[in-house]
Amino acid sequence: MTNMEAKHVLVRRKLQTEVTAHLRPNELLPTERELAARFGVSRMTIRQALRTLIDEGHIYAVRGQGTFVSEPRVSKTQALTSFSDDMRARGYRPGSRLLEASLGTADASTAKALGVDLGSAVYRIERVRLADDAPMCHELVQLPARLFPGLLDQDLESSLYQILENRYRTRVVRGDQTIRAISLDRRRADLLGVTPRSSALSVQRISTDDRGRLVERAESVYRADRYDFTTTVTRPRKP
Amino acid sequence: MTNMEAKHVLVRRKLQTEVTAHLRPNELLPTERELAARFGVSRMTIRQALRTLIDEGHIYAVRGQGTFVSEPRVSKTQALTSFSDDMRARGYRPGSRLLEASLGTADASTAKALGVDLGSAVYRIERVRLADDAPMCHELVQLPARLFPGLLDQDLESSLYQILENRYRTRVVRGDQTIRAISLDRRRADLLGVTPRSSALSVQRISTDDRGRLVERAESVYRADRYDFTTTVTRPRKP
DNA sequence: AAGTGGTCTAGACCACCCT
DNA sequence: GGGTGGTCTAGACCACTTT
Repeated sequence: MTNMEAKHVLVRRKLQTEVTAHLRPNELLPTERELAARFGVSRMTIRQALRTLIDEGHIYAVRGQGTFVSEPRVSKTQALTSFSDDMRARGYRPGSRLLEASLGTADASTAKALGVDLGSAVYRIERVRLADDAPMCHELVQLPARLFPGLLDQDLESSLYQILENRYRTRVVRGDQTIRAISLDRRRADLLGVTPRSSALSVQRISTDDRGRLVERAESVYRADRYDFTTTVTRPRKP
Repeated sequence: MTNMEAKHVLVRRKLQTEVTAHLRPNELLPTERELAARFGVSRMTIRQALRTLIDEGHIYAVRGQGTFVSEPRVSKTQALTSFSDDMRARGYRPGSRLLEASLGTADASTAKALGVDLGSAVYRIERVRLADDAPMCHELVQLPARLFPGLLDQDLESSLYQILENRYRTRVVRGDQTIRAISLDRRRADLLGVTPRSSALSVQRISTDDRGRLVERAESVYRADRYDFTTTVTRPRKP
């Protein structure tokens, strides 16, 4: 069998459901040694499960005292999601209106962002993204053509990340994002159905796959009245 | 001695400087077993050092192949930093103009955000933050008074996080943030030295310390023309 | 003094990739 | 088949907090 599940993953899931079901914020979890005995695994395996839960903010550990349940979080753990999944999580029905899908060449900033040569072939996909049939976001995505031959023949009204994963075996795992407040120009205001000079949230992203390749450059401009962005920042443990 | 440095921290730092000095993106690192031999530690210790570097995006590992240097990042690893540190990292000289520092009571939304009773005592600190002596951000911070007796007697023109750490032994380790684009009202526009209705980036944060206590609620409104926000989102490895 | 999480060891086997 | 990272074990000592 090709998909054997690791013990620490199993333990993590069991712990998470038990914790959320039976314990309240700031309540004490069993000790690591006790959990190891209960689950019949070594303490290091327990620690690996706890580490993930700590990184995700569900629990916290205090040296010399024990491990505790965190206060409920403002936001879910931040994750790189497609527009469609993001909208569904917010309770909207996602949609898409394709404005352009073409093969072009990389300008200077795109070439630099994607780590390709100036003038090399890049796909250019421009869409207006809808939530409950009303404009939410204007999006321009560019991808190196070399990595995804035949991309324009796919159904671009559906999720791009799904296509990359199923058709090209490319799994996007990280996005480095720059977020700005901007004032909408005439064209984008019209596309989004708001008045010109309205405020909007611009998210510029460069995405990396699980092999470290730069696979996507995207700029998404969201209507300020319909969208906010949540994130969690942490401080290094011992710098 | 009270501050013994862990081996994996030492190894991580050595690795990071070696990697950035001698290796280029997508170049192969030595194997874990080789590194263990070179540094005279066990493989698990090497893995702990590599894990941190992977989480921070400096390197990536591919099963069956090896560990590689990542493409240079758009942004530094996201960290919860004070305004002062943030500005210095961006090449500005930070400053602060105190508008108000008072003891008030928690309104409904503040009480809910900080997990305290409605009407309980909270400090309220309002400042205009400067970068190279020009306004960068308008900030309102509220903290539960119970946790920080005598806070208003401290020097509030300096870093709040420094005060919390040195005076109150409270280490802020996490911030849950909501980021919006807004249009500036008259008062804030005046304070920031821009025209009314300008776009701005609003960052609302709820901060948690290393004991899981909610210690701070802050709203920071940044001038759109001087500030952007960088963040990294990741996708779970095997969902 | 006792108990906790944090670190570390020296092995072992596995799933996966390459040749 | 040989090498890689991923997982796991059964111990051990440490730094720290509480009793």
